Amino acid sequence: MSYHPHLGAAQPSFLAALSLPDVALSERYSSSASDARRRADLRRQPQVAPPRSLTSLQLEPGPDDDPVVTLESKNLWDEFHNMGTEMVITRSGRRMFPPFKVTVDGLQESDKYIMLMDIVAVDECRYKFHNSRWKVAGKADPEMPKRMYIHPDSPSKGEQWMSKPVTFHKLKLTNNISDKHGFTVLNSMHKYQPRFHIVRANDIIKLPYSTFRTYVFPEMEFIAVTAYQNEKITQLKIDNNPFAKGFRDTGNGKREKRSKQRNPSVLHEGQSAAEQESGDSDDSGEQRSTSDSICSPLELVSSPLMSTPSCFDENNTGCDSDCDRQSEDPAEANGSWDKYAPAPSLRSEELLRNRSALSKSHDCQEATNERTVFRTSDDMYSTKRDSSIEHMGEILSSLRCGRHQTLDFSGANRQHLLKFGAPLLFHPGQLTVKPEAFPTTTTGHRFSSLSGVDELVSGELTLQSITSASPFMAHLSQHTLASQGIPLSPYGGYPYCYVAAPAALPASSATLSLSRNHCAHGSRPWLRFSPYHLPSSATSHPCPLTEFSSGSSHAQFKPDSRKPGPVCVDHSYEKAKQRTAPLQTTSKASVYEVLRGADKPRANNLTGIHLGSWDHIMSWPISDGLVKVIRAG
Amino acid sequence: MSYHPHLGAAQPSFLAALSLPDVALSERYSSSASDARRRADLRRQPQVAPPRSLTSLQLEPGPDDDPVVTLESKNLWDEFHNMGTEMVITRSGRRMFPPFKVTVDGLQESDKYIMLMDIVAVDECRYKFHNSRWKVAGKADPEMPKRMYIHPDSPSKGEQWMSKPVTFHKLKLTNNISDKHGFTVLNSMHKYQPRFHIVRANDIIKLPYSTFRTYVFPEMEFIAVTAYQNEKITQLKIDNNPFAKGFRDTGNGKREKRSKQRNPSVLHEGQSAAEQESGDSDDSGEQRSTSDSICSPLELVSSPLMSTPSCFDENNTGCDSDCDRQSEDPAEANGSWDKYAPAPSLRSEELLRNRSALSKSHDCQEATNERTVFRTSDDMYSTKRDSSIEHMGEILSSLRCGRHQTLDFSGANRQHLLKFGAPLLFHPGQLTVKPEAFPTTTTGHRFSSLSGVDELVSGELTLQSITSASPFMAHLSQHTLASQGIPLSPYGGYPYCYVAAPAALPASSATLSLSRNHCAHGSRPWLRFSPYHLPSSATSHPCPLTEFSSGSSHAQFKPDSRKPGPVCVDHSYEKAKQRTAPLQTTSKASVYEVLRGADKPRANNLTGIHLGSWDHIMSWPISDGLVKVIRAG
DNA sequence: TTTCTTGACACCTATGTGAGAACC
DNA sequence: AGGGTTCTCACATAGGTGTCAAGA
Repeated sequence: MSYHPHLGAAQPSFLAALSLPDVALSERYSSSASDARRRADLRRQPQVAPPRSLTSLQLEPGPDDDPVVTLESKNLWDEFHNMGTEMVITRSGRRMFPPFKVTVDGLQESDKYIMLMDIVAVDECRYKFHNSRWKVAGKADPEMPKRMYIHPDSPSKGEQWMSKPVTFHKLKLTNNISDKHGFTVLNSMHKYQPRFHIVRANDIIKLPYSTFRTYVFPEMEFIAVTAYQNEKITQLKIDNNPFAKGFRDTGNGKREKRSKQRNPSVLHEGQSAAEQESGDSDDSGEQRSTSDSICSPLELVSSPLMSTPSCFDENNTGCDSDCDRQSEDPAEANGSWDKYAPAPSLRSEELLRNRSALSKSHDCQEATNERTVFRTSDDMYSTKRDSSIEHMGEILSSLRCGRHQTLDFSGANRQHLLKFGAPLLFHPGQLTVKPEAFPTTTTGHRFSSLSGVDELVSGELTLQSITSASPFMAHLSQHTLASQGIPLSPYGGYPYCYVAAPAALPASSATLSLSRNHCAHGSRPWLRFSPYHLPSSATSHPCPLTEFSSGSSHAQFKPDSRKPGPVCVDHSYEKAKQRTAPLQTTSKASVYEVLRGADKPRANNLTGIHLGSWDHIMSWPISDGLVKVIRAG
Repeated sequence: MSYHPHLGAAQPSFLAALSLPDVALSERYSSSASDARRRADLRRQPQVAPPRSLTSLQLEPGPDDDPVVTLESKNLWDEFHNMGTEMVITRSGRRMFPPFKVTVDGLQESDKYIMLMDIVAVDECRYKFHNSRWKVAGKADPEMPKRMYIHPDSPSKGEQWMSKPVTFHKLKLTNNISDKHGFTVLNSMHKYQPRFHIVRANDIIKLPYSTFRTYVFPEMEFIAVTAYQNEKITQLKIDNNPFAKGFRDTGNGKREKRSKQRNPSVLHEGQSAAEQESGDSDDSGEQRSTSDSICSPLELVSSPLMSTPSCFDENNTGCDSDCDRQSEDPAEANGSWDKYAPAPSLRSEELLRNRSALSKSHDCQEATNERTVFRTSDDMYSTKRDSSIEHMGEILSSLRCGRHQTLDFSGANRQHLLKFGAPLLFHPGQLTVKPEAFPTTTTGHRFSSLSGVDELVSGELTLQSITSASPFMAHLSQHTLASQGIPLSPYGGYPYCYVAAPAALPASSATLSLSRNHCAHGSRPWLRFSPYHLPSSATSHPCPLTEFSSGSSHAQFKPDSRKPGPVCVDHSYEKAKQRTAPLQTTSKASVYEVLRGADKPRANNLTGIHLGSWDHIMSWPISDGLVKVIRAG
């Protein structure tokens, strides 16, 4: 499958593209078969326009590009998806199969790009495989710190990315919380969605300044397992993974247990071979089962939709404690996700609309000015769940309608929402250190490694809208680096920090709370938006923050009033609330967005929030397609 | 073994270091045992001072560095060397064993470096293994185009290079002339010397502008074979190479043929494992059998010594046609190279001094102004050897004494000396294309692939001194790239060219002849010296050449007379002499060096000749330690 | 009990070895 | 006939698979 945004150079607005006919929605719930596919189709609509006429930033080199991303082996992915893809996670790390491989086109040949991927939770549910079906089995476990995996070839020129498939076979999945390889840590029996990001930048250090174009292929959704649950999935893996050839039914007595001869599908051989270099071209693009047809993936500036905490089992909507009361008809059960598509009910429809809200950001314009306030406290390492989180799904769906909510984030759920561990792993040479390019006076200091004793300081998030914050918290890592024994960063350690951040930037204001470990005094953090989807008259302001110190400081950044830029940032810092780790510092920044100009609805289409300092880089995309942005009065 | 140049920051001259006491020379030939080792010791003297007080170039970023290079597994290398190392070359490419692995220290941590290696012919001889000894078996076959292998991690920061051993296991040896992988093509039954180069540069595109620091470990000398000749070498490989474990005498009946139990030496296990990433750290530095003692390798700006065409068998000195008339005493023959060390005779001494001339560049200061003229003609693809080359060794040794010689290069020997194929293979992202940095108007055009039908146009080399030119002609390649199926260059093909160039720049003048294939019209080549060892008052002139076209053009570059720079370049082009390939173009440039200032002797210490254009980069180091530079009258 | 996790294991892919036969 | 080359082969390493029994 491939998606071409079809972004005309002077296309004034893409709200039209964002508008999905309501009939599509209603159609969703009227059918019983292949509902997951339909959901995917829904999400294949382009959501936000890529950057066009940037007036001030000059972050995008060269002329505009027009990326087209095509998933390789789409047929195989579909085959898995149709019966509910499972991915094994092991302590030592396991590859994905089918491998995450895409072809990219439409880039600027001479511009450099960074390719990334991450895997975000689809919902807040824990699943179980019962009676050949996947069913919700309760609320999600505390989420692991998410990592953004940078393709080892990054940055490379567009022509190089386009010359061969972009594969991520180096990314491994694990359930080992204390993994030191930089693998992606997932929770078993939870549902996940891989995402692909394209960033036009010639240096990884510039990632925070840059726009993320995110592509989501719904057929890549999977449930992480420690052992296969669905025997059909097992067979499909065996039939297609060359490394599992030893388990194929060759007639010589082996694997007699596996009875049903599955449709062999297109064998996936010759593509999972040993790729030894940073380049990831293994199968050299032959025998691609891609389809560049109408199956367009969802291009996002963010795919946080995937983590909207709504559970997709047919009878449980809110992941309440009675998650097990689903109908258990064992007849001809095959575990297909199509089979447990939600029945057309009002409540599930609401959740689904929430889930696919990025396709329908405009359908909640009746939102009020009521506010939702998330509160956090310091005891985030409690593993008990606060009951307030039980209503998460409800809250989030209600957000769409502008209901006023106040949440007290405590215990695991707070961690779930707020923790943001971020090993920054670079390949040697990938990071060009240019101190002069950053508003910092301290360079090259060392970070402690990622340890269990971390600090998250409470912060206040004043939001008009929010989803689960965790999937937006992506950390950058490159797995291969650690496995090579290469120092994990030019600084010799894992720089990381915690961020409590709104998933989306409201129209008027939001508060970002961040806690940084081991940030050197004198190191200035910075914060920036990527308002590429603001009206063309919009201005983006890189935010020079005041000196960051263990003491408190305050700075304001106001947009140039002569320009019609909509972004205003107010940063305030407060001293670290220290717990166990010394010298821990917390920075709290309030972020305001001030709308200007005529095209206010689209002005909310911020594409990302970027926050960083010399020490660390963070960037997470947002999409008001996912999150209903409600403008304050 | 390791070598530390011990370069004081203000050391005025290193000619003192170049001076070897004559007693060392005479001592050489008075002993019978371990002569090869002594030769190595001789060559371990530092030859040329690294760049110190550069006044004009600013090619070296940051403060001075002080590289120390240590060969890993020196004990193993010695063990092989003592019985005459053989390296198997196969059509599909074969690794070296022991692997080429060094540790580097003394770099500037924050500066970027490029690490390279190449393998140059040691002499002009073909060898045969007869009666358990290696003997000269005639003149060398036509030499293959040499390639400079860029370490895949290049460029990386000094701290990264120093953090782990630098290995070159991706380099493979082959005898396949039409190899498309970028492997190093060697001639079977010929003797070779690997070299290691450190270049301080943050981009491969800057290689031609940069200084090469070359390190030669004489114990790495080897003879290329298609099948092992010396059974002891075979056993040593089996005993130490983990991949050959299957042939070890495990007592269970296998390998009963191999009788003599060799001394097992230090097993080399755990280091030849599958390294899958660009990083080359496999054995993580444990169990290094290195010795940082007095065994210092030869640090060169060039190691062309290694290819001085003198044959080192005891009875044959000049590789004449009667090469087989050596004494064949089979008594206790073990194939050790020590055993065929030259007897202390005047003639062999002369050759040896020639061979180790870089250690004794000053010992020929009685040189006259007589000139040696090499002539070339167009029929370079003849495989017959011209008799004029028979006197090569004699000529070269006589050069040291200033004898006047005129050679007609024809047939294979001309090719041997002049051919210079150069695939430029870069890892993606390794090459940062900065067109504005180069005096070219044509960028990014395509090159044809390396084919057998190539053209070398005659040129005239007016030299006061010369050695075999071929080892100086190094081409840049990165083997892994091609094996990955990655486009071989950002331009999609093999850029290459042929160069007929003097190995060293004479004091007064020399003529560079080069032939370029597929150079676009309008692409301007450039030519440059690295006169780092000129007096500190010297000036280097990047040479803006005139527009290069298929027609003839002429340009002159004169040094700024106001500056005391010694370099003057006169470039003249002439139209290509086409043979089979169309659009072939020849550029012939005359290079003059004009001495200025007071410190004339050292002014000849040019470190390298760099020639390139937008299309291609070439760089080969020179050393007047190797080549006696005789100033014209 | 039930469900999930863990680790040893056989069996693959992919590649690096020298042996030895075939070939020239 | 003999020296050198080329190819296939068995046997290594390294690591990616699911299986299965045992454990939690």
